[in-house]
Amino acid sequence: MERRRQARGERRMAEILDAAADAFAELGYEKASTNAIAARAGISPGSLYQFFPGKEAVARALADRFVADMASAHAAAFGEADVAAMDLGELLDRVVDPLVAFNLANPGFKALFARPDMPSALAESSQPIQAAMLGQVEAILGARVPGLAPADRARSARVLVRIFQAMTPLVTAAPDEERPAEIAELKKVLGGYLTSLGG
Amino acid sequence: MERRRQARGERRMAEILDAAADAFAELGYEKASTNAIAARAGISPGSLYQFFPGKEAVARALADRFVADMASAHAAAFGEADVAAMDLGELLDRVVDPLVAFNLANPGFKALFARPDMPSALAESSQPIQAAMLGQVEAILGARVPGLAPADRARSARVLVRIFQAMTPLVTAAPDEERPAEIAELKKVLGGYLTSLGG
DNA sequence: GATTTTTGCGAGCAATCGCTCGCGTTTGAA
DNA sequence: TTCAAACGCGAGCGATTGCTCGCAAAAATC
Repeated sequence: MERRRQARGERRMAEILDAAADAFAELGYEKASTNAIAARAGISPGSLYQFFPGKEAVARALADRFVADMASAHAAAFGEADVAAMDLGELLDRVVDPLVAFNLANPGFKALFARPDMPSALAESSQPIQAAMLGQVEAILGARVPGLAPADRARSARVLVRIFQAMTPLVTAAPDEERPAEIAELKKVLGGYLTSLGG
Repeated sequence: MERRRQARGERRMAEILDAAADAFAELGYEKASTNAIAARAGISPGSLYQFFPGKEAVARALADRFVADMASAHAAAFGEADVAAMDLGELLDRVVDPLVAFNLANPGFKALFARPDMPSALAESSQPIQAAMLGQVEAILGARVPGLAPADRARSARVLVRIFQAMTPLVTAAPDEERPAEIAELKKVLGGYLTSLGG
């Protein structure tokens, strides 16, 4: 059911996603109404539905855009580094710092990501993000703890992503002068767990 | 503005809290409407408002009841044990196992507790729970890592509670046969962090 | 220039939300 | 036995939700 888009329309879609990120960041997912998103984008509710069939589709498209942005940030941070041989502290820096920066630069991100108890609609919308994060973490885990059985590796990846999800609000909500300390704690938690896995 | 209650009324209030716990567990905090809570309690919406001025008050009362139940469970699990001298593994067992059991026995609990991004209304409602947990963890932390500055101790307590919040859904949602493995991971995370603190 | 498709609007729909209010019944103290 | 207070009901309030629909302007296609 693809539909022919004009350049103007593509621009509108990007504006809608920007507005949605704003609204999610400020109001949270549930309270960010489609009318509110449309108002922030400077368009009418009807126009929003020309581009997205509903709020969930907006969220999913926003999640896809976040994943794309994150993937390039991740690629830039790692380049061709050897994950297996890297010092644990350096590994954590390379993974955590860009992700924290990404969260600070995209306040709407955590509304789609940092929620242990997602409503089913939101869970489906944010699934691309979850899948992307889990994949990257599993790859790192496979390189650093080769002895780990696949089921255990999957479980440990879930744990690591969960920890990051949970602590992200703590980091982003902290005042600037305390943020480094919060980031240090996050790295302690992740590092402590990785160490106990043997990585 | 206290109001004289009959025994019948007190019973109703307990029934309403039971129904609210049910509704929170099944629908989540936001989608658990006062009408839905009243229906589950077998009463009319109007009757609910005879006992609670609103949804937030119901949540707060439920939180208070959870805190009371938890406190007695905690007391039973610790008795007069020496927290400072205890083996780390035993400490984790004594803290984690009863809390996990409590979460399994009270499915509504996590709706008021396991949410990193609480709406302000909910944050206020669940504040008693947060405060109680933080207090207990800070006490343990003070006994085991006496060298920790007060600000660092407070921060570490927040981190530990956060980790527990985040991983609780992973543990409770797991099928019975995988739950022990998830609990083990939770203990690894907490233990790894405590170790890196020097405790 | 004619036609089709895309873009745009905004009043307003049905459903749901938290909550109120009028009125009847039950209860317990006097 | 009396009577004020507590309990209970449920229709329905005003507001908000996600979303629709008829219709007009703009752009792409012919």
